[in-house]
Amino acid sequence: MSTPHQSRADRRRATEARILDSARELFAEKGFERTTIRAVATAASVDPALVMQYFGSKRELFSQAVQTLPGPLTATDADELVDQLLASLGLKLGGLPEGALAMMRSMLTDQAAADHVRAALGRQIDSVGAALPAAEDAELRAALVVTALLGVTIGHRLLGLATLREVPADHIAALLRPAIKALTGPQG
Amino acid sequence: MSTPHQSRADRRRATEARILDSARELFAEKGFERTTIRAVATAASVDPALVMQYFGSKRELFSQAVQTLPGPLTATDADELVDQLLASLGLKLGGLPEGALAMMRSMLTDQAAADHVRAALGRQIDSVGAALPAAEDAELRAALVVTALLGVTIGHRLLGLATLREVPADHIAALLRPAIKALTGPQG
DNA sequence: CCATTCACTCAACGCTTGTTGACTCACTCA
DNA sequence: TGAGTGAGTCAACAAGCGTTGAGTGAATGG
Repeated sequence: MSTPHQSRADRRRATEARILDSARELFAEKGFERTTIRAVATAASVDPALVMQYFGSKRELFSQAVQTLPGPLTATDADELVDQLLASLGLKLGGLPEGALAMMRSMLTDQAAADHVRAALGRQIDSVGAALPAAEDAELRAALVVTALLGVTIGHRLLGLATLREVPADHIAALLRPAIKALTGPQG
Repeated sequence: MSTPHQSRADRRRATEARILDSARELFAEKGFERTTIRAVATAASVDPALVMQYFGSKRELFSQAVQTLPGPLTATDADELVDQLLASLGLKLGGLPEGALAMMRSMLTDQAAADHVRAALGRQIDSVGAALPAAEDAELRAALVVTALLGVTIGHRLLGLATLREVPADHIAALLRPAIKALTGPQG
């Protein structure tokens, strides 16, 4: 009753997308290990074997369903930097995509996810450090800024702390801004 | 050749402690789900069935091996507060006990661990919020401080970011202090 | 219209897991 | 010394997992 005439290729693409959506949602909610292919298949109204046929393995399904964390930044001055940072960790403007949450959810218990997140954070630390005034501790300060924001995002989106969930993201960003500036160095 | 004469009760206590140590270590390294009773038993040079006999279930073993995160704080002024916070999340003076790391490792993928961490963080947020000057956003500011430090600890101890691992904890604490003060409010 | 392709299902495999009950044997103690 | 307790082992179960190969039936294309 919904789609009156669909070609075979269209149906194929649609089911594949349905599987990916279900996978992303379950991976974000339960993490890699606790998400079963059978559960993904059920959520997508499909046989488990089809998931294997399309994606080859659970690992490959994870890779395709999940997105990496935001990459390096392009800001050059401190104010712009803070904005980009807050946005990239989902503390402004709508939050992180579900695929990034799925990756983060698994980062403490899955080797591959940990490597991925470590690399992404490393790139972000490097670009923040490069944008900082040439202090001695530029890279360390950058790492503290990035991990501190990571912690706020975890508390907010993955742990669902009540205190943070009730507050609009812009308000959180506004409170964080002076703290980040204090972290990036006395000079500004 | 090591312990020449040990009573039955002594041996029993020793094996139980050996099992708990192995469990704590493995839970901290791999998390609840990926740690198997068989692996704990092997690491403790013991049969898996003995672990069950002593602790009843994997969940109960986890509860007994793991320690909760540090509880509420007792500081009344801002300077003391910052010190206690940094210490309680392992950023000063030797770091968190392994049992707390085990709990944190599982907090994103295990319901019970998540509940435990949420509760501990909530208590900590409350006590920080109470110690803050009576600003409107006291509780929110407290939550941001606590989760930011949580993030630094995760990056440092659970993800093992190189930039943070190479630096002494006191140095990290020194850099974080002004940022925390900026977060807790303009008035200090 | 018929042979072919291909999305999709079914049933089963091999493995690992938590968990259990029966067993062995060294130590305790009367 | 000899009965009994209790620490520790062994072998197995049932359930759940990722994964596989054979099968089905409708859309396709000549």
